[in-house]
Amino acid sequence: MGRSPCCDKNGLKKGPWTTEEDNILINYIQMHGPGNWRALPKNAGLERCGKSCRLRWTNYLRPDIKRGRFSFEEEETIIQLHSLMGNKWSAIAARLPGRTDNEIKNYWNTHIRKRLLRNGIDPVTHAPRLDLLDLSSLLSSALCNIPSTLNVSNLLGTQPLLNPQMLSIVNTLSTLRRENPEMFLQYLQQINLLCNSQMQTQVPISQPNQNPLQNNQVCTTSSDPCTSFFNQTQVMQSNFEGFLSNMTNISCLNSQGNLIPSSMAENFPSQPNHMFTGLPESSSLQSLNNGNQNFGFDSVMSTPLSSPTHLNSSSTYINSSTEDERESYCSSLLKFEIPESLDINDFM
DNA sequence: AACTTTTACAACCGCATCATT
DNA sequence: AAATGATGCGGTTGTAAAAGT
Repeated sequence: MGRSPCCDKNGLKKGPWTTEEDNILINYIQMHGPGNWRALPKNAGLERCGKSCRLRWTNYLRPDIKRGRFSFEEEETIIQLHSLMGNKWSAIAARLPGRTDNEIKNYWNTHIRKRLLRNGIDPVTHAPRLDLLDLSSLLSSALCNIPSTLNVSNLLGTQPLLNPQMLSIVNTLSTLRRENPEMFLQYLQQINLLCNSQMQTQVPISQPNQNPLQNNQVCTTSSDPCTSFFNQTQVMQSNFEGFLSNMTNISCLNSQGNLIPSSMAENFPSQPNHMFTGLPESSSLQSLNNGNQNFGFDSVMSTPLSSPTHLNSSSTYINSSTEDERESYCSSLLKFEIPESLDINDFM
């Protein structure tokens, strides 16, 4: 079925509304109430499209609209609702009295979305972007004082950054270092031997600083450099699998396939993934760097402890807070699902 | 001070859905 | 049931103001 345009566009004014137009619209609606938008411009004497009038009223002129900065509570609500509903701005707006869907949408796109991205959070899924983590740093920090001959970057080589097995190994090594230093040293020796022997016999490794995200190139022929790189990747994959196999000899897998030391297996009951909240009291993410300059969590998550104070729902300082403070607080609101195998405490 | 770039947000557009005839 | 109208919604654009050079 064909649809006629909502209004005759010929001769109708567009663009920003003038104060005079606003007054005409307000006066008219005060007298007749909102609604019947198509007829409204003509009846009110406005050279505007009815749709434009409705938008101007609902998004700007309505007396119950709250203007000014979003409060911490509002921001928190938006983020939480968005994680549940997605871009259902009108539904989100319904939960925020005085705020319009348009305003929330704009605020999301210009503030919250960017902030989440800066903090390593995917604004669509609300999940931490672990692909931004530097696993090399993770492993280095876990090993801490490893022999200088063990090149962690080489070990990681071309592995995808978000490799659950590697995360498991990081956790395993961290746990071992804490629980069984003797065994930890034996591990290191094995790793070292394994790495040295395999690195000597295989093709050169990719540059440690190579951005793994750039590796996802499309290969179109079998003779291009990309293919060569891919072959190296396969070699590294076999190295890595061999490494994993060696590791597994003295480890076992938990119910979810995560690698844990056999001596500690009984301490890992089957349980759902931890819902990790970065609230100040519960996590102290800031201490991740304690005694460890390598670890790079700070680069992807701001520190909840740096927020001005714990949230006080009745506080009034909110509107005068800085963007940084909001950013800090914002990240503390987000819940991260951390793989069971990766114990954040191990990196503190 | 002048110019350029970035940011913030009001407004527009097209489509979907619901209501009415 | 089909056609049409009214309204709502979400993505996108335009532009003024602010920030940077």
